[in-house]
Amino acid sequence: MNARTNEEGVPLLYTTPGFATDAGGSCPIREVLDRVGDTWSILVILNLQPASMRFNALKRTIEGISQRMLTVTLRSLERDGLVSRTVRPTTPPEVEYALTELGQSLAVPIAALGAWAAGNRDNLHSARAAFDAAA
Amino acid sequence: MNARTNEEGVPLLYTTPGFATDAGGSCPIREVLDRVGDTWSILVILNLQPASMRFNALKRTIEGISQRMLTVTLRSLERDGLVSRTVRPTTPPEVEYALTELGQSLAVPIAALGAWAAGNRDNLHSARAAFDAAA
DNA sequence: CAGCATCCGGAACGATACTG
DNA sequence: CAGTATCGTTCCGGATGCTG
Repeated sequence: MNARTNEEGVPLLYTTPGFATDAGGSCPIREVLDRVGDTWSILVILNLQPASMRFNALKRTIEGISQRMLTVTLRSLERDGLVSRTVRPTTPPEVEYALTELGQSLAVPIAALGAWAAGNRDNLHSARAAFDAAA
Repeated sequence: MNARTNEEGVPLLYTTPGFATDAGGSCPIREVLDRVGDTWSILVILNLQPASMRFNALKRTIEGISQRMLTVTLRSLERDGLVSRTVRPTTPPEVEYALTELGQSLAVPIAALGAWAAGNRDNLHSARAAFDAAA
């Protein structure tokens, strides 16, 4: 079971027993997923893809997100260079969030995933129904 | 992840009017992420993409995963029709896991995400270092 | 408007022990 | 080999209240 390569020589090796930490030497997939694989990051990225947005606009768009989680998610994305944060010192303050170039590049595969999701959710539903019926 | 599922595991639907949604108003992205966005699902899918695998082979490949989580993750993927489970009643028993066609189709965008991860983790690291240095 | 601080309930997850 | 069962902990994430 060692077919652990793909076309780009992407190392599919998972060499981190210290799963909880992202200290050096861990699986890149795992690393990125730990950062971006949470509930809200992908939705934020997708919503920022067409245009930059301010905090509350974002909050209104992503229904179900709490203020706290939006803040936390945006900080995390900003920290990783995926989102930029621009403050205009007006009163009241205006804070604009936008995807960086890195964020835009990530939005491409994310959007592909989104397209799959939109196109296959019926399949997921019926598969689940069948499985639950069998069980 | 974790997200508002009732006891039947049916995800409550959120609408994200910000980007492409269908008539139903539910967010397909959110739905798929709730199923596949957990820590291990994507790694399992990626590892099953080149070839089917048996339980312990999978466990050895995905370092850091506990037996429990591998079981739970595989059940979840099987339930959603992404992974098939084949038991050969030998002694000791052999259980082979493989991606279904649906799983293979999902593996495509997932692999794209993985490629991005592998190609950009240095960017993430340096961005994070810069952010932390500034803070 | 755009946050941050605090509390805290529950889900997620790891460790361990046991089974067919 | 391929699980199941149980326990204990961690920590995600919502709710609430306060700031500039």
